[in-house]
Amino acid sequence: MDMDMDKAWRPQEVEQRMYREWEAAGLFTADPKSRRPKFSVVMPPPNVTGELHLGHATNDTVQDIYVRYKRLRGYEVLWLPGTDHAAIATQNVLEKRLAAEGRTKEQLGRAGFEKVVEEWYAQVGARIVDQLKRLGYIADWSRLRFTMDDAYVRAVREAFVRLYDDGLIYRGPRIVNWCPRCQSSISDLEVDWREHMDTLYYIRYDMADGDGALTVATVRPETMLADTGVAVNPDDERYRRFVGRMARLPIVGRELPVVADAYVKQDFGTGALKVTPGHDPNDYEIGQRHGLEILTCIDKAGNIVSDEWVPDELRTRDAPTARDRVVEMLRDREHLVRTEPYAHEVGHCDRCGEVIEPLIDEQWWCAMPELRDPAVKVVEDGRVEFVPRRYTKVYLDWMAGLRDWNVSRQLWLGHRIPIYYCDNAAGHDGAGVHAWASVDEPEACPVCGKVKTRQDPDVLDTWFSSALWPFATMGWPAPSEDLDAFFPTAMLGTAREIIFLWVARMIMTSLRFMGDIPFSTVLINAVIQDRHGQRMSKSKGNGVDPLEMIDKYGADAVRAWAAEVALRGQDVRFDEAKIEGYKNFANKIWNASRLVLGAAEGVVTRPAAELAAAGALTPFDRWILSRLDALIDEVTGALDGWDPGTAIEAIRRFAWDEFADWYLEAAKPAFHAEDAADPARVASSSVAVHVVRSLVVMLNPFTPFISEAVWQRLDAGGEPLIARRAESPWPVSLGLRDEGLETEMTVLFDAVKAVREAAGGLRSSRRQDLGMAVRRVAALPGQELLESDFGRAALARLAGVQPAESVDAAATVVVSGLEVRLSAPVAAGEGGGAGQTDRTGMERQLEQTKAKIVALEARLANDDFVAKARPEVVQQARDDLQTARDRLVILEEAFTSA
RNA sequence: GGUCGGCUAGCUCAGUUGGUUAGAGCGCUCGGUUCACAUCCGAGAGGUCAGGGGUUCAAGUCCCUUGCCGACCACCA
Repeated sequence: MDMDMDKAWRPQEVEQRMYREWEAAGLFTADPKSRRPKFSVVMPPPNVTGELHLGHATNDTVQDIYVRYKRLRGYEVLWLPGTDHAAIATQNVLEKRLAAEGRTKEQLGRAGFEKVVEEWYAQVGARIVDQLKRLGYIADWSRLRFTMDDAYVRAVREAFVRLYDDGLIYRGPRIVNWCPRCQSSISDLEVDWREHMDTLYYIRYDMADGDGALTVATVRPETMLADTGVAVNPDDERYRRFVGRMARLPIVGRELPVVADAYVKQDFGTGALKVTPGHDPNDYEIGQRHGLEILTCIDKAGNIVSDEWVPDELRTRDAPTARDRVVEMLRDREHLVRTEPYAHEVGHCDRCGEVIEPLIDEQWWCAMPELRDPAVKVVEDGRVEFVPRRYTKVYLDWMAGLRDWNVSRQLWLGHRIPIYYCDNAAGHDGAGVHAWASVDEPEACPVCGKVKTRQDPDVLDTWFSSALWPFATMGWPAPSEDLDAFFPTAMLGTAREIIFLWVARMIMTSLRFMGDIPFSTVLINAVIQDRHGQRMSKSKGNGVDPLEMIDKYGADAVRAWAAEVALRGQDVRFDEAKIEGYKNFANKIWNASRLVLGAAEGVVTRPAAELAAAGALTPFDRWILSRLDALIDEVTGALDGWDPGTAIEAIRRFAWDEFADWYLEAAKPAFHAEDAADPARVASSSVAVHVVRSLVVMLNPFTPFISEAVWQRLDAGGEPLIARRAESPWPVSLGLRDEGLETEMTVLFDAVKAVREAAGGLRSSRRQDLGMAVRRVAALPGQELLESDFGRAALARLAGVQPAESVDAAATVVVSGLEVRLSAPVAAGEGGGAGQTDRTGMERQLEQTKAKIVALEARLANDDFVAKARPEVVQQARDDLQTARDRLVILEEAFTSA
């Protein structure tokens, strides 16, 4: 064994070297030909817009934990990594960078911009991969994918063409969310709603026949230029006489029909609504219902354009705004009735923050019902499960209200839409134009044979390509070994804000193209917030770089923290102290291992089960093996139940509180036996090695570096734990669980603590002079061990006092029906003696015991309790009362005699 | 507006089907130079479980309600 172990575990010096060794040994590469059961995960591709933050780290760590766990349990594992081109987001980032240099993408031109993009992808993509490696992830880098890889681009085209040919993708004019800055449409999901304080304007529309007038309320008076109707509620008595007549639009003079539509709320504003189908989604729908004309008065730059009224090209948002001009004109003509302040939500582009202009535009749409229905069913049927469970409802509710998906974007960056037109006519899919979808670059028009063709200028929504991630990364649409072996995947770890943008769409496309679910479990990670409860984000500048934490505490510590918090189901405030705690824990493991390895040096260890069967073990040995069995069950159960937080906490508690603090302390005399063949040394070091071995295997998914470092020293073969493929190294319960023994040991430990406390006022050198005698005063369960010679000796040693047959009590403690007496110190004096500290301790014991008796007596005096509670609960209360009374008797006796 | 989540020790959080005296880590106080570890060891203080009401022999846990905080969804101009 390698005894060259520093006193402290220094992750910074070791982790990167270890990782490079694993990678060089090709340990992460999945084998589709393997006969082992398969476990596969696709890594959510991070956007290539910047570095990763702690949110990614927690999410990906959970995946690595499961990938490692399954691998240790004998599965052939594929964890497929990759990155996403993130069309609109990346284009925004790059445009901002260019702007900072005083340049624009237009100056560079398409080709020049593309070069900038490629450099960016190469540079940032590499940095992201480096971060992932620093975290110790055993992703299969040989299969690294990027959504702009040639093969992936082809898969995206294939998917589009199939949907188009099946009639699910169509082009048409509809009202869209237009971002005037990005110069692109965006989907409903990419609209970020923010509260604005605006003004609500009340405007009088006179009736065309001169008989009366309607007053409408609006926050966007400038859109009145494109009004094509006025709507009122059909049940509204006030306006009944106006319905079917014509109103006259102020300023412009156009006549507008007054229609009755249930959408209109009678109690909002005046109960009359100006209808602008060209610039408001709701008005658009009202217009559709009543056959209203659609007019446009705002162009794609956000400027007012109107046939009737053309102010000098004015952006609607800049001062003096078109809105102000319109209001001014209304006021001049005495059509402005009044104004009032008004708070409401306004849509912004979630990438650049610009206010969204709803307007009518030709776009590509993906019809949802046919894709949605099967995707609803697999979740309802439980074939796809969300963890935490409550997200099932979130998913289903959203799916129920799905509208067609706008999949086209007017960007420079992204997957070009694989639609081609022959040159017979201009325009899109209109009359006389041949349009078709094609995976390959077409040589000629399939209809008329014209050779000259051109491709649609639009690109696809980023999420259209991400939607194919689970299978397009494995080679789809071509058949592949990977698809056969690793699809569908087992689980998806992701963030809750992309359940709709991404998760739902993967389920839909997967069912459509693969005929199967993409994954069976969706793990929704907690959102990582800063100390003040603000979500970490790049724009807020409150993000924490995982590398900074790794540099300070090591990747193991960051990972263990992530495991603890990621799947709690609750958002977490970042608490650096927790990471530091796990760094200390890694050090604890390191040092416990040093002790155990030192003890086992030169010892021919034997299997723990064999020693147990041979009766060669002390109660301490049997106790820790019993606890280990319990731990294995707990950790395995927690991991299988998607609760890594419970698993890592259980390991930590066992390793620190039970194994290190009690077992190793108790085993030290055996460890220190000179003779390597000493039976006690052989037994205890065999048990300790067994425990350490089990621990580091269970720790491997969480803290792989410290785990492998210790494993190397346990296993001279030098093969990394994760490379163990012949048999599963995951520990199994030895069947040595003995809860009776655990109870007895608890009594012993309580006694040790009590004696330590009673002798607490003494310096340790004095404590060694104290004599200690144990006397039985009542028979209670669990005290047998403590009464035995072994128990007395163990108690004396762990408490640091001398065993004796009997002593004159200077201090007495009571534990489970046993009275433990401590003699007066040889020279009681300065600093107080045992008697002094004992009194306060005993007073506290007395108080607590009396309180407990009172409470239990009251409980048992309640007839309802005795009659209605479950019998075992009542019996328990009776037992407890008896115990407390026995204890009180002893305590009072000791107290008066002390 | 709708839906969902949260409110437990100074801080960050656990708390399974209701059942002894509600836990952990960090922080705090006191005490520790023994050969695994001061990144440590031992002991301790600290909570009317957001407020109110109800169900029950018994409520942090179940129900109602109020108040904050947060997330998501949403077509009220």
